[in-house]
Amino acid sequence: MAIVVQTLSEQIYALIRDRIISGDLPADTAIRQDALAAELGVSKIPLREAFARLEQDGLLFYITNRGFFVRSLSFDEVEEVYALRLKIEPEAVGLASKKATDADKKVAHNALLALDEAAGSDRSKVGKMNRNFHMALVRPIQRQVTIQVVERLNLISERYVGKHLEPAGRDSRAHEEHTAMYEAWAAGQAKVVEGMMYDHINSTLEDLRKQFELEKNPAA
Amino acid sequence: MAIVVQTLSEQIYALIRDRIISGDLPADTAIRQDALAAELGVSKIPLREAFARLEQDGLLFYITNRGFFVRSLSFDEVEEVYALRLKIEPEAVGLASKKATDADKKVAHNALLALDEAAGSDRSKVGKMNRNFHMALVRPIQRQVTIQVVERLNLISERYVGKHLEPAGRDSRAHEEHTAMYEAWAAGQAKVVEGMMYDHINSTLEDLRKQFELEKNPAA
DNA sequence: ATTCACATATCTGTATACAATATAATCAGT
DNA sequence: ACTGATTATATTGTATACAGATATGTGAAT
Repeated sequence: MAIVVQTLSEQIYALIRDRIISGDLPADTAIRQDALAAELGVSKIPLREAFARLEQDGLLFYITNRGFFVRSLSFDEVEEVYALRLKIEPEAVGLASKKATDADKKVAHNALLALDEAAGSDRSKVGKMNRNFHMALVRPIQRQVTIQVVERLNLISERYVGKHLEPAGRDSRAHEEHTAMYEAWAAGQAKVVEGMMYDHINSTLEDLRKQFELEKNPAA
Repeated sequence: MAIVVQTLSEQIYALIRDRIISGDLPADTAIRQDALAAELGVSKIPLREAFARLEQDGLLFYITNRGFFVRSLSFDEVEEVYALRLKIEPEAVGLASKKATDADKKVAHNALLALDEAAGSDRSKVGKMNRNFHMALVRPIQRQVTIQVVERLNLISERYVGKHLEPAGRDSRAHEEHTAMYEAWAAGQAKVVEGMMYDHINSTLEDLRKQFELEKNPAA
């Protein structure tokens, strides 16, 4: 078990990030610094550092002297973020499949197992486990900027998937797609996994489009 | 003249960012917080917020209990960042050209003039003016995440261009490319400007590749 | 040369104070 | 009752002082 030393600032960052993604914090409302600091039992310094990071991540926005606000969701952002993901992530995963070591493959496999496990038990963790799996496929690319960009896009995506897409038939399809992708990826079949990842992301986008359409024009 | 209220944290962020980009701060050396705070006459609170933002921007990296370090330059990062820009920026500029209002066009035109002006007088500002121009072409797309990603990639690019590419013949070619791009963009010729932007970014990448090659194998 | 102990520098975080700004509440005048 | 001005309150943004933890440097002893 690797011991990772984390500062309070980093822990708070991850915690608030999860709250934003899970929809725990309401959008377009200022996050009260003193209140949150008191709740977490920390001072303002690490809290504001976390806020600054989250603003850079596109999860918060900031108005001078008024504070940090959770960014609201919009269908336009879905289109935007998925367009970016489709441009970047499939190729990144393909390249990563060529560089992945046995250790990398083990990490990805474990992430896949954890995702399946979460899908069967703790649904609240599915989003995070899904992101972990996707990132495990990307990380071996060893391009820091690409990894950071893809992670950011996945984080934003997660807000929409968690809010709008209920499991239903999605789970079994996603499970099959993930498994197939992992197999191709672990085998170093770059072009194959690239195509699969494109379809995978695209099908989630299609689901989101349908869902937004439904919510706009609810069936009688 | 629009009055923009900026916090110290934001000003410091921009200031340190410029120092990193200009190569003023040495890479792989911890930035001494107390020293920098004293020099700027501020406390560490806004300073650390700025650092946190810059880390998220990929300009600094962080080691727990040791502090923030300027990320070192590498040719791999050039390839990575330009690969991402080529995937994203041309299409973004093309889309933006379809949405640009007259006000947007005025902003872009002014940015172009400022860039030419800087090229003739204050060379140290060329990088920033170049980025301003590029961003002016992108902003009308009105996609926040895309804008942020493109800006980040441009910031990183700027470090390399400023360090490795001396003007020489570049200036006049860049000037012509910029002018032609602006014309096509302002005319709403999305596909044309998209192609031009691709070539423009690509030619800078080629210049960087040549330069790196030269620095590795200096001519006798 | 390695190791250990110790001193020092630096980082991380707390608590507190305070000025500037934003928000809410109050009140006066129509 | 409404509007606008005034005051009060809450919140943000920053500074300062301080403490604990970690990292770095130095010198002695082996």
